[in-house]
Formats: sequence, C-alpha cells, structure tokens
Amino acid sequence: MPELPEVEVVRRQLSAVLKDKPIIEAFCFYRKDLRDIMPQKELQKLVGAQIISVQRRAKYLLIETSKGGILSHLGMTGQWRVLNAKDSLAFENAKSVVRGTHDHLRVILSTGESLVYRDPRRFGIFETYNPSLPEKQNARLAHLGPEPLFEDLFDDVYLQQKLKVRAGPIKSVIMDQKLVVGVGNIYASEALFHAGIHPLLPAQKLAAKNRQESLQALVLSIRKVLSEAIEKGGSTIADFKSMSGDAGGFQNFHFVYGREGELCLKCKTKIKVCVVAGRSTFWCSSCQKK
DNA sequence: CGGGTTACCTGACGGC
DNA sequence: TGCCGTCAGGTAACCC
Repeated sequence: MPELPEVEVVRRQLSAVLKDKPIIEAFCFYRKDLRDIMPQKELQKLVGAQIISVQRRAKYLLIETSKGGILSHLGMTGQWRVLNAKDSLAFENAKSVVRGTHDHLRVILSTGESLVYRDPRRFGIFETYNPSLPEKQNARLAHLGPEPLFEDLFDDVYLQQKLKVRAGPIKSVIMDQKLVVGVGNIYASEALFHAGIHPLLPAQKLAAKNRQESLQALVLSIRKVLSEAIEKGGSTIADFKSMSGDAGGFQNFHFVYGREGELCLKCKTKIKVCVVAGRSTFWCSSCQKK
C-alpha cells in the first residue's frame, strides 16, 4: 500500500495528533506476529515516555520518545488511526464495533486516546530502535539510500555513478531502496512515464554521457511525482487510508499505473503493462523510449 | 554481488 | 452461491 507519499501523509497526521506530546501509558497487543517477530519486551521500557517527534525515513515512521524510539513500517496494508478516549475504552471489548479483526496493537496515551494499528496482511513492522545511534548502526536503516525530496545528494551525478554498474531494468533499479528511498511500484511507473524513459531500459544505458538530460529528467520526475502525491494525500488503489480515514487523491492523477489498455493522456496510445521483477509495470510505448 | 524468483498473509475480484 | 486462480502499494531470503 504505502510508498513514500502515503507514509508521509500518515506521518504528518500522526505528528499533528501527538503535537501535545502525551505520555505513553501502555502497549496492548492482540497479535504478535506481524512480519517476523515484532513487539519485544523492549517496548515496555517506553511506558511513561513523552513523545518528542514523529519522523519519516524512507517508508519507515520513527516515533521518538524521551525513553527511546518506535519504528513502524506499514508493509502493504498497515494503517494507523486514533481513537478518542470513549472509543478507546470500548475497544477493550473484543466485540466492540470500533475493534476490527485485523487491529493488532494499540498504544494508549495519557489523554485516554489510543493509536490503533491495523494490518490485514501483517507485513508491517513495529519495534523499538535507538534514536541516539547513527543510522548506520541500525539494521533496518543502515543501507537506505538518500531521501529524494530533501537530500541534495540525490541528483543526476549521483544517479549516473550508481546506474553505471546496474544492468537490470531501470524500473526495478529505482525501486531499490539502497539507491534512493521511497519509490515503490506505483511511483516507479509514474516517474518513468514523466521522464519519457522506458521501464525496461537497462539502467547502465542511462549512465552514458549522452543521456545526461534523461537522468536530470528522471531526478525531477521522481521528486515531482512524490511531492505532488503528498499534496494530494497519497494514492488509494484498494485500501490506503490516512489516519483521518480519508482515501488519497493522487490515483486520479496517475498517467500509467493501473491504466492498461486505456489511452495515454498525452498521446492517446494504449497503455501497456508487463511484469518486471515480479511487479506489474505500466508504460506508454510512444512516450517512453529505450 | 547483481538480479530474478519466491515467500510472507489476507481479501477482493473475475471466471466458471 | 461457491470454488479457484490471480493479484495487490513491501521487504527479505534464497537461488544462480
């Protein structure tokens, strides 16, 4: 479900909800098997902690508290929502209407409100991390590439260096979180369309000297697509919802993703689809060239 | 090590 | 109506 824009939308709302910096009263687990092992006894050490900030790194949400950090990844179907104090009490009853089958954990705050995590497919992550350690020492964050929206490192020169050793299709390469973070399956197709680059183009061909313009276009397209998607509240294909329960709006601005057989909005050619590294990939054979 | 495939899990949807 | 195959926004383990 969530790529960088959707995670950022959730981060902003989560941050707004927690802006009065409440204290964490308790963690309640209704299932402990999200992806891998998840919650640890470590979390109990954060009870009584004051929430300091909610950050985002790549597709991870990082909640920093006075006693340590919480790392949350939404996987494909993870959602956070806030329950007011009344609903929070009602949630105790397993049959309560505010409690769903896939609500796996709850963080109770000093205000009596709860943050509830729902995740039908359970690919998400929820665990502690140490905010005082450098990223390189955190197994989850150590190998992440630059943030496309606010790290200057991510530019055409950087891409050229990285791409010249990559023989695989450019589409799967820009989804590699070691190269640049936040681009998932939707925004990879969208960014390549706007840059006029064919998704199957071997990445290293883009590193050639005469492709500098394409590289610059790709950098700009990635930035533009991600930031416009944030402004529109993310993309909702099936079940992405922000914390306020709203669907995103950027799916209405997709030029290729999910539009197989429909006409290209720029040139009226039929949009094509194929599978690249196991993921559906959409493109316009007229607008996007190898 | 790069690159492709598969697994993880549930639900929605289309075809029969 | 129901059963079955396919597919879904991510990551990581596993192959060669």
